[in-house]
Amino acid sequence: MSELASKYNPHEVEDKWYEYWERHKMFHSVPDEREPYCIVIPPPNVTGVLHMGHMLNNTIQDILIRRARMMGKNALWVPGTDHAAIATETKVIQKLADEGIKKTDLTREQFLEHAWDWTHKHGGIILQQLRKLGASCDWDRTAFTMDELRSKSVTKVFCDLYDKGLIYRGLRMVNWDPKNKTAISDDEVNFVQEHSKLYYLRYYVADDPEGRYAVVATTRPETIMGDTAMCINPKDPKNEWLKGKKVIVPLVGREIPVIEDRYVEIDFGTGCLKVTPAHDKNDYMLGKTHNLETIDIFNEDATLNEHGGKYAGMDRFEVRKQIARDLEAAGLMEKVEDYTNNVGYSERTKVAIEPRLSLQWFIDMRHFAEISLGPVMEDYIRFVPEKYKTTYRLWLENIQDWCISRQLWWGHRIPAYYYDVDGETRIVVAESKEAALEKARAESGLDLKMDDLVQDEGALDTWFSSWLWPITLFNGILDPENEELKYYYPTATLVTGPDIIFFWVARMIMAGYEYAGDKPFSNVYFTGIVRDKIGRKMSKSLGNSPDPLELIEKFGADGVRMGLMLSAPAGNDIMYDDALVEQGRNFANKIWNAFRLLQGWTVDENMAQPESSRIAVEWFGSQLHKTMVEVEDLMGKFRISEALMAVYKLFWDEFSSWYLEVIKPAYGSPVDGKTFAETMRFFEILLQLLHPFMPFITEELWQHIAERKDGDSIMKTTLPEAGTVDESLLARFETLKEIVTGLRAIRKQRNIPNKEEIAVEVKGAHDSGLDSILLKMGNVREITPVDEKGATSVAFLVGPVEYSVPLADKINVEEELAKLEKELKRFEGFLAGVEKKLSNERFVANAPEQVIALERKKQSDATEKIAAIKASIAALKA
RNA sequence: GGGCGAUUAGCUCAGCUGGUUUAGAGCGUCUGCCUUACAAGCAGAGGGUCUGCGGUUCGAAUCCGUAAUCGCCCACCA
Repeated sequence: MSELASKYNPHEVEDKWYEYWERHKMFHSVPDEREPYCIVIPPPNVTGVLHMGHMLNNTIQDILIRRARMMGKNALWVPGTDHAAIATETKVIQKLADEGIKKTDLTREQFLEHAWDWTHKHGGIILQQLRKLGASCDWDRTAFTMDELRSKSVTKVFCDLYDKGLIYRGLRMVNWDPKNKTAISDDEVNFVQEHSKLYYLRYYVADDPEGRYAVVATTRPETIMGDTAMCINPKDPKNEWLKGKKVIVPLVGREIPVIEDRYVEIDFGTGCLKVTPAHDKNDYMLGKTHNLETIDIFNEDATLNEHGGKYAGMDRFEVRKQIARDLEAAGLMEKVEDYTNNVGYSERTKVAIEPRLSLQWFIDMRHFAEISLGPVMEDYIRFVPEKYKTTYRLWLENIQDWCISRQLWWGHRIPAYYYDVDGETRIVVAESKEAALEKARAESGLDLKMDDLVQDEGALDTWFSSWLWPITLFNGILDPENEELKYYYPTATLVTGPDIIFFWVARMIMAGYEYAGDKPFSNVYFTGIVRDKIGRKMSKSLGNSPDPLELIEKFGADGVRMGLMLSAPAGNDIMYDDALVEQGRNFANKIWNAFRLLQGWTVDENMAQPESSRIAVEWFGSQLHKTMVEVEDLMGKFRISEALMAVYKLFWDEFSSWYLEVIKPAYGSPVDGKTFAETMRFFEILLQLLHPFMPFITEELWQHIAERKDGDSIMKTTLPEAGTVDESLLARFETLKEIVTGLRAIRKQRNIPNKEEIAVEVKGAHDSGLDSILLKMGNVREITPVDEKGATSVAFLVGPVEYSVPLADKINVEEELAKLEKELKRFEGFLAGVEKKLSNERFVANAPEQVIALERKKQSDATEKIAAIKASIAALKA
């Protein structure tokens, strides 16, 4: 074999193996007799690019999938993308604007053509990027939330829910996004605290001979044109005089009534509230109970309409400034104060939302809330971390109807059709226009034509297709009885961020029960947010987000995966730091070099196995099995970073630093066949354990350690069952390590070169069974039992046993004494604590026997140690 | 305003139903080493009165109460 570089170079292997896995369809799954393990990807936006959040999320999914695969399960990870209605439409509009094209100049068909072009051009880039990360998705199953199958399913579900009476159309105050001119759901609104102004306006009382006026505090003076009442609290004495009066809207001059409602806070502002039913949720409610007129003063883009009078055509924020000046000039402004309030912004377009009254489609959520709460609370669907159960429950208990219509073109068009009968609009909902026509004819008894039907212009909320994702990926809506659905559904685990627990997770659970009769997944693993190392969210504007592909380029995919996982406990945010990824890269290098060591050895099949190697093999076997059990346990609890750390330490500390050092033959000497075979077996299992975390380097090395055929892969191997663990041997070896470490410390302090052999004297019950290893690891000439250590020896304690190295003249008595005194003090303090406990009658009476026995053991051990230290001190002083 | 979570070594975190030789890990720090697998390394060392205060208990990082600080979610008083 050719000489291997001393540094691992990921570039040479990563693309090669990914291509190999894909070529051999190793990620492909079809139903068979094995137990399935399925994950559906949270579909990223079709035109999106990979960011650190995706990296974390998909690394976790890949780890779970690869591990399941190696546990003998039929693992399937289904990839796909989301059409992301608003996000994509916004991008397309922006792109068209850059080309000088306005959306309003295009027909729906023309616009959609542009949108599809854009989708085809940018779509799937992110899926290519996932390959770089090593994601083992079954690409043959790649889906899109707006492909034919998914679209038909969405339409069918809409019709079904409409028929069940769970979908309705109604006039409601919705959150209006004036940029994209669409309604959005409550969940898509983010409130941001802002420094604004509170304007105090004068509303003169109509027909009042004394010219009195009321003062109203508002943050939105631009909406006065829509005022249709002023409201006071009936119990407010200071505004008592206004009862039954009419007041005049400033500048506008219109008379409006003073109404009374306990909704108004007496202590806020002046206790007078202007009521604008068309432009505020609470005002709308007041308008309804008091039968007020509703005056909508805004256009769809939040400029003022004809009701705006002289301000018509101006933007709402411009009007606010102008109207403030005009009020001031007209002497109608009492005062202006600084004020901090919360303003709702559209999550997608970042413009202030405008409450707007409009006809929208809704889902009645009460039914869905009922069917989806229990399974989570009873852990039939397990949330990790568990705290999100509460979040979930509270949301369901206060659930609002879901506004599912959007005034967009990019999306699933609402399958509702309108036709007129005697000037009255009727609605028919059906899966196709043909079916709608038939229905309409039947319902109306009229001989309607195709052209008499007009389809709703709106599209559906993106989540209306995503909530079906685990079902539609297996065609479970159109063909509910199919084998794939029965086999893969419910899926095993969903990995996603807590930010979409309501948008997506909750709704998938609802749809799952409604349309597949069972939960969509058994576990939900909520990842944290990837932050920079000082805790800030990663964002484009801050420029603190590294480009994932550059990271992979620099550190290798394995290194990046490992770096992310090292610090990612479930549900906790992760503080990303290049240092972590460097650690990952370094680990890959460590594995690489361990392999270089092994492949450099010559093997002598006739050579007898040294005693030290025999013990080391036995010990490491136990250590390996113990870690395998631990990893299994941790993975079951989704404590992935801890599982990785366990394997990391197993490889680096136990295998490399101890095991390999023990069995390593002297330079130029061969290794015996038996030890070599065992070692290669260990190495292979280590690679298998590591593979889910670091797929590339483990494949590369696995291919090297034996003859492999085309099509073989570590991916296809099954992780062996953990064997027995000899705890007593593990404990004895730990003691041995302490002795070796003690000797190394003495070498360091006394400047004794590692090459120089030393003699060791032992006082006490030394376990000589592992001496062969002790001699080798400590470079010890001989181990001699003694009754007392020599006066010029330097000693240390391991448990109650004293080890000493005779140093003749190399000893500094002063230093030695100081060290011993310090040690003595420590143990005396310790003993005092133990004895205090033991002399406490209540402790002895109440504590369990085991605990007392342990304390007694501590007592005797400490006493022995103290005696040994005192003897040493005495010897030194003599 | 309502709720949830956190506070343990310089940093990031374990520490599960109180008792595991007077609190552990990884990284970083310090010291010494280019020892033919690896300086992306090896060896060794130092580092914490477990946020404060009270309580329960024979015994508290662990349970209870309280305060402070930080973070998140929900609500949205003009």
